[in-house]
Amino acid sequence: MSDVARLAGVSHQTVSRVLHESPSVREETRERVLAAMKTLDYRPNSAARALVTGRTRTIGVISFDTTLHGPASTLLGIERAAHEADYFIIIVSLRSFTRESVLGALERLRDQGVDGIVVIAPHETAVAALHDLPPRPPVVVAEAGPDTLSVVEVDHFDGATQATRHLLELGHPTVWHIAGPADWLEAQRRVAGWESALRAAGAPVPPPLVGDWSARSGHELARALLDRADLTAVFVANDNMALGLLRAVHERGRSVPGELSVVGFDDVPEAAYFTPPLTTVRQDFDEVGRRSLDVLLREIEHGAPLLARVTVPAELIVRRSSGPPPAGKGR
Amino acid sequence: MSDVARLAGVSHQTVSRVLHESPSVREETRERVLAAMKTLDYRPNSAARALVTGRTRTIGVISFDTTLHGPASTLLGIERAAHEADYFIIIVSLRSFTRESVLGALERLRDQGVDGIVVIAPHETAVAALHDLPPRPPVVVAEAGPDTLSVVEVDHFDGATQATRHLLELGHPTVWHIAGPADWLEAQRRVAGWESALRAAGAPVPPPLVGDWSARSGHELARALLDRADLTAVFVANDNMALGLLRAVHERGRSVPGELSVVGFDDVPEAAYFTPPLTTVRQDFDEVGRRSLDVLLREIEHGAPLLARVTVPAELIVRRSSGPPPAGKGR
DNA sequence: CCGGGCGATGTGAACGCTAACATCGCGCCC
DNA sequence: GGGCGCGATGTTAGCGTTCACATCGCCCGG
Repeated sequence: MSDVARLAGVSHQTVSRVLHESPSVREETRERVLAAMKTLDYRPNSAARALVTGRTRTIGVISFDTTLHGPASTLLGIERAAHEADYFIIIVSLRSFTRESVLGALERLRDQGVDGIVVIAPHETAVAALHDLPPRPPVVVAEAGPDTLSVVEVDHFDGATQATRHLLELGHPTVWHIAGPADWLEAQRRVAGWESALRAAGAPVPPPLVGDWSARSGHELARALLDRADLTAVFVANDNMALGLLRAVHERGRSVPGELSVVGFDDVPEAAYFTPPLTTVRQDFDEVGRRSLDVLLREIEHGAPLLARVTVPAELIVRRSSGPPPAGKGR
Repeated sequence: MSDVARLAGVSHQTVSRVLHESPSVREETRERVLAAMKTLDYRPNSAARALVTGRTRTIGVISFDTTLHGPASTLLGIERAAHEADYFIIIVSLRSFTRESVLGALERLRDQGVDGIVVIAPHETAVAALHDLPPRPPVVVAEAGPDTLSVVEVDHFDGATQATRHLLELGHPTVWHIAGPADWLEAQRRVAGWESALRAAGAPVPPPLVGDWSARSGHELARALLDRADLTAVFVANDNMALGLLRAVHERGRSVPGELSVVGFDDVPEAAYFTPPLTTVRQDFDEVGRRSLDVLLREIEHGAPLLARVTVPAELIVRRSSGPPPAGKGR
């Protein structure tokens, strides 16, 4: 910077002013400085700036498996929004949901000096670890969190309700459910939404089966489920497990939706090409990411927790895996 | 830091020494300093450290769509390895593969002061933009790059050859190919491997169809392809397009592998649950990520480009979508 | 004609750390 | 017993910014 100043015949402060587009620099000097910067290929040193301002223009994102469609899409939404706001994203991925793991990630990010943190870890233990955090830096939670922090989440309850109601309206006497892991908050919400829709319709509530989100687990659970004679409709807590279920149904030589209706959750890009194309509930992960960053940026500016609660709607996408129950099995 | 020094009754330099585990600090003083740090909840300021050392312990990763299985897995591999080496990952995602976009990302990261960069952008234009970069910071390219930089990639050619040979050995007279976009390097390599296997076997080389990696495009291209009477085997350049193809085949009421054999590429976690379970070529993305970081770290330490070429093997995973051709159609 | 005010610029310090060198005892060897 | 070397610690400077304040013309109004 001092080199630039010397070359332009001004003080370092004036160079700084030009950098910040301060209005109180004469046009002529401004151009002289700009020219000097160019010929010297000057680049401001972000570390020096961070040192004095206390801001790094950096946001930390803590996420579990970024290979999963949901977190990956949310992350992308955050990144895009951050880019636009001229922030960088530092990503830390969790290997497990233990309290230590989550707190450790938070600590690391904090030590690195991020201006704010988004946590994508919709898990009981992880969320529990988020109570009583120090006020700085601000933390926003995407996809379910504690009520001590700002939370941006999809309306899982409503999504599950829509899915269940859709099946009920097609005439199914009831709807079975393959749920996500019990300690995942979104899995819990979906169970609750499903159950509520069932009760509202006066339909019996069968015991939910519990999977681990993988196609494999959907496949395995389906095998037990398919033995039941009264089974006509299943709401599966995500598309991957639904795929496993579809596979199992096919192996039994049963038809979807002729003999069994299936509805998933997520609307992964491939869902439309499953056999048959999957009726599912779309989550706008991208929007979750964008809104999360939005809230976080506002908290950074505001200097204090906003305790915002943003809910992103879920949307039922009807495709070909759901239809009326087989003759004689409706209600 | 000076607060800690004062409390411990030493100079700030001694505090720094304790921080760096310098051997020349008496055990007793070391403990005194450690205690002071603890009571003051002292945290070293990374910006200040970066300012004086010129190192940020930060690695930039430039990637295209981090929502895709490949890049996402590679990214995860990089992140894990970085974590282990005590580095942070800053991620920048590209919206397009234009030269400006790639160069802009590089520039941004450089200005931010990252110690090194990994580029995941196996695309002609993107790779072309990577020629003639400034030597600092070091850049490593994952999944195909120019020969002026270190490259870590899966052996696409060999993977495609294995897939094609597998089908040929089952007795198919030839193998059709649904390729990825022509300007993606990995798509090119797979075409080359497929063609080479065909020629080596003396089989005719049908014109490859070109998709865009999506299930949708696989579905569309399949419709044209399925009109051909002589079609018995298709090698599809990725699992998503293969899913679309499978869907199209099903819609025509044809059977896989009875009437048509299909082999994909990637081995996404769901491939085993497609209908039928997909024979495909597994890419170890995680390994690509790890090795990329490995090379990059070595370059950072070494201070100069290593021009390493790391090839990660591809592995054919035989499942149920491939079998012998229908009677009378073999060779 | 002079003081006030304002626009344009400069000066010095501070941010929190590390690197290089300086200092100070103390034991050891000849 | 005096110098040497070494282990333990302190001192000083500097990394590249920004911030707060100082300075300096110059125009304007009374």
